[in-house]
Amino acid sequence: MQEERRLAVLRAIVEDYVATHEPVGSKALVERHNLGVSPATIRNDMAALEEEGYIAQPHTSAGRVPTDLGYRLFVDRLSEVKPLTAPERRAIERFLDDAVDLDDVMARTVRILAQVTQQVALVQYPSLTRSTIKHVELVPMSSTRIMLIVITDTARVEQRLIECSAPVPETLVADLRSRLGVSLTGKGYGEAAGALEGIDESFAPEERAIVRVVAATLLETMTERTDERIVLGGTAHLARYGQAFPLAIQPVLEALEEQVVLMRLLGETTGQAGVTVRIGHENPIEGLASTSVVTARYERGEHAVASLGVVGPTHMDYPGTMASVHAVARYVSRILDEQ
Amino acid sequence: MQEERRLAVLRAIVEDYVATHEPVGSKALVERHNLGVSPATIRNDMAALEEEGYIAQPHTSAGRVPTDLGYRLFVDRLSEVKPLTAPERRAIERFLDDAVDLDDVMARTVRILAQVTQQVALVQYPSLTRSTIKHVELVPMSSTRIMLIVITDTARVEQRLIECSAPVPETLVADLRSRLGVSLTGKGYGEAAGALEGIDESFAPEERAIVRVVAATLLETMTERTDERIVLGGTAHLARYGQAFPLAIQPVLEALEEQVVLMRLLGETTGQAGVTVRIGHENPIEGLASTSVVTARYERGEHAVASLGVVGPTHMDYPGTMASVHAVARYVSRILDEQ
DNA sequence: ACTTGGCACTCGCGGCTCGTGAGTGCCAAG
DNA sequence: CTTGGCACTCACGAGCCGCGAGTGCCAAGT
Repeated sequence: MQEERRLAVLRAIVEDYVATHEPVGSKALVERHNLGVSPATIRNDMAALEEEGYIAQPHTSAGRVPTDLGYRLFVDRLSEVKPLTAPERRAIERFLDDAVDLDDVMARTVRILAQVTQQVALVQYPSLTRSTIKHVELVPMSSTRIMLIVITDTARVEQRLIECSAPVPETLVADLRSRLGVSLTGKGYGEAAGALEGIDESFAPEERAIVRVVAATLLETMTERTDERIVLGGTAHLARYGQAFPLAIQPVLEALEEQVVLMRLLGETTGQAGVTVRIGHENPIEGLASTSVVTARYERGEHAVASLGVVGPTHMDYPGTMASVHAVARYVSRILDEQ
Repeated sequence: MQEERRLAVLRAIVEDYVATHEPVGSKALVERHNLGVSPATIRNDMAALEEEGYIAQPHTSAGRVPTDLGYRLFVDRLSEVKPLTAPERRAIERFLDDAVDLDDVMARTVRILAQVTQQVALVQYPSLTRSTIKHVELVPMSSTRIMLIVITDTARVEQRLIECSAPVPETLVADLRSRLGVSLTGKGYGEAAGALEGIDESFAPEERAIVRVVAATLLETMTERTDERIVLGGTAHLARYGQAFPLAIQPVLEALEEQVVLMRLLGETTGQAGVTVRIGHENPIEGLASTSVVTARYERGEHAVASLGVVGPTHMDYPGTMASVHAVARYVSRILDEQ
């Protein structure tokens, strides 16, 4: 009984604090929520909750504020799903449906996500390593430069300029282009490595160096830096919490400028279908210790291809944010399926 | 004489204010700069400068602060070029030289520019309308979808997904591809429109609809939204001025999220070779009224292709910033020439 | 015609005190 | 286990004040 009420108290504290951004006291609590007991009782519960580490008081004789642990419990056990309103759903749907290509889908996604959640939004491009190759193209830019272009089933287009030490004959480019097309089209990343294995041996010795460079670039394209494409938006929302709050925006902005950091934020989304929430210190990046990250995977067909999410202050509206992130991820999946 | 000294006083005020970010008084001025006159004299000059609108005092009995007009005069007539240090030049050069493709050049440019100037950096992709077409590629994605890819001499790669109402036969795609290749390769934007004129007439009647869609998409690709590609970086520097300063960062961040706004900022760079500075209210975007924008064009060969620049508080180090922006623009031009 | 020292005046800022009130912890009674 | 009562704590804001940087003006000097 008393255990149950304690959780209700915690929930009430989180809700009130998220709404007002001010420490909440026992009296205000009984007034706003009909808990059916007196402030004194609540005080006892609060003392217990504080003992357990779920809430804390900024200073003696102030109300209580949820700790990271408190938010965690709230998210895990206390929050109820807060479905989006119909107009919100429609707005998301319409906005995303107008996208003309993948870049546009990503740009629009980050925009709508930031707008709906009123927070900083992150959207990761579909991972190349989880896509299959649709087309490979080689275009000579000059006698010693070749542009390599890879198109995937997720409509992603990767380009890479290759610098060769010696002039490359047109015929070799054409030859290589068709060879690559045949052996790579329809292959996933894992298979690509195998398909390229030893491809240089079927060329004349003097051509092999070039072939090898192209093959290496191709593989490289599909791994390192390309998976790092993440779009960012809504940073202005950070400033809304203005000064005052323990959320110093400078370190956050700095962290968000590092692709590597963004990768870690989105990359560690757990495999499970739902929405992942990392609260305050739970997330691995220093400088984001007073922020929470809410992420979800999106898919093409049945394969998870990448993640998206938002970054906000720990005192965010978790149910609402989680619902929004989830919804947007689902719509993006749908858009990708259509293409 | 006195006119000359007045300008010296204005210069001193600007320099001191930029350095300390605090209103500067007559006494401090004579101490730091050897003007050879007494504070009282300086006060007279200051009164005159204030009368003319070059400086202002935040409140009675405070030092003076330069106005936008004051900065303007400083930039136009008083500032001396402050060349970059050798290590700075080397750092820029090395960092940019490592770029592997156009995306990388742009990303690295924005990064180094933000780092060197300690401000928000903007870099515009080479304008398509000022580039020439190197290659056109059509790739069937499904029976009714075609991916259109355009590669320019500036190594820019544009993609566009085309949705057709009816299935498109492979042969038509191949045919169209080669036709487009022949008629567009080497053409600039202005010529492209002419070259595509009436291209549909040489196809079978039932194919013309598709051909027309592709041609239209191609032209569209080279105009509207594609010119809008602008990379942004260093927003964390905004937070450095922290609260306190008249620079409220929220409106600035908001403005910087709008591609259209960024376009206007960079787009109105004057045609002249040097560096353009727009100070405070001079720049057309509300919300950026207390910021200055320093931009420069960069080139490929002899043609200006796009602009880059930085956004910072009006009390920035103009000589240093202008030198950095100029230098980076020149290095980018050089990199593009090499490709 | 400028420059300069003197001088009175202004006024933002930081430090100080102090009252208020929200909020707590504890306790004894229900 | 709950509840009303009660004493206690402390952050916060208002009000006050003295300091000092900085100004404008003026009369004397060059």
